[in-house]
Amino acid sequence: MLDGLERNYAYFFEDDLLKEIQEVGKLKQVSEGSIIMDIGDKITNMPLILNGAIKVMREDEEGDDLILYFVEQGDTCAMTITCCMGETKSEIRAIAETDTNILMIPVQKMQEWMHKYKTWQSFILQSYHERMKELLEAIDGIAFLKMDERLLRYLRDKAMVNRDDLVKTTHQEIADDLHTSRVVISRLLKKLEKDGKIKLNRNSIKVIEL
Amino acid sequence: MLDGLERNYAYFFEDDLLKEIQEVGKLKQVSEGSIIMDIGDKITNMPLILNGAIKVMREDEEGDDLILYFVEQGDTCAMTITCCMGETKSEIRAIAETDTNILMIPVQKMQEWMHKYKTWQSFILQSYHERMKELLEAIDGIAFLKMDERLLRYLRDKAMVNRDDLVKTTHQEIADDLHTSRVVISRLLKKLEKDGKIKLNRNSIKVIEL
DNA sequence: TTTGTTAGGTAACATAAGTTACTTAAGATA
DNA sequence: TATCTTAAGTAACTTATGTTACCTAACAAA
Repeated sequence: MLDGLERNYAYFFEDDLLKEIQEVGKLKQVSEGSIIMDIGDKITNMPLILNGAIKVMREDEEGDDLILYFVEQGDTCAMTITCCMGETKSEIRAIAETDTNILMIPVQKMQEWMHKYKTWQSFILQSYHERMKELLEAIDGIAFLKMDERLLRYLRDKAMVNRDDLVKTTHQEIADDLHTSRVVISRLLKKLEKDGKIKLNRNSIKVIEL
Repeated sequence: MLDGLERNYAYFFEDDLLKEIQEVGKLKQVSEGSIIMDIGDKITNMPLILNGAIKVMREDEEGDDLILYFVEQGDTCAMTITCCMGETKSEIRAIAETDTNILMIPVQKMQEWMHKYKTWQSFILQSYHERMKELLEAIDGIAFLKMDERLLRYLRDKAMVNRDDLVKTTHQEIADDLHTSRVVISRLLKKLEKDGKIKLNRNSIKVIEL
């Protein structure tokens, strides 16, 4: 059996379903930074993340981005679930945060299994709920926090999904993810460093007190 | 048959299901402004809106609110769907925007019907997707728009769900919904009036060019 | 070593939004 | 009618964030 499938999903799905997943699922290996799914893309497959992490983004009218949340192994992208409901266009952009292995499940199967396997149905509904909660948290962050707090939270999340307290990125990339400007980020990072929350280097940031 | 059930759901559900809904659903009549469900409340029923409209809110740490979206007749609250997944606490506050009739469906039935009726399953998944899209739109508004644009959008939405271009409210109430202060709202409303988008009165606002 | 490129620091200024404080106007009530 | 309460207008000021412009440091390539 596929390693990531065993490790992340075996406790959840029954054997028959796991076997089917393995039969129809196509392994997709994506490397860090590549776009897995873009806004407006037609959704034909549902991704199960075997290992790695994915960054989910929303876009404004000018084409500038805003990060919504990270998804990790064991998760799926709830946005794809509705492809069987008539809606087939993606509302979000998914970018590989790390090198990532994904199992692609054709949407027809997904629908078939909804009726056939109770555990699959639970998984789908639960995924939906998880994503919903992540969206609510994203809203909390954007609406209720100031930029310095959002920045620190972002760095901690990023350290978490990368399993590395040394976050490899540039100020510009952070600014793009948080939908602000590089100058603002540099300013706030300096302040966070002064407060002892982080340590700045060129091309990387060490997150203290994770 | 219940009037609102016939009008809003008959085209969607088969007769057997409609009959069951009518048998187990308990009619709840709520008046404008009353809290239908609060943050942290245990969810035991799933609401089908027969007529009227509901305002869905999120709360920050200080207890201040932020509107997420309005839901209208024919809709349900997707947040309640996951009650059968182990999560039973509400993440949001639902307030009656108008006098509203709701049909309350016990969560056990909800779950039973997921397996029994395909149309119910579709309805649930579709509702989830709709709510998800509304959350994304809420994020777009909060993250990408300036307060004056959010304000105008809010007034138009409110006029829409109330089916009345004369929005009956105070500046303070608007400020509370948009998570800002009364002074800011008064200032921006004056500007919108100068631009001919609205007409201000005491306790009401007329929305031009809906 | 020289030069070019990218990342990052920082000052100075602009703007949106939040805050404080006070005023006036419209209704409600005594 | 008098006065009380609530809604709304507005000025003056603060703060967070965004913008422009320019500088320096690190590293890469010639």
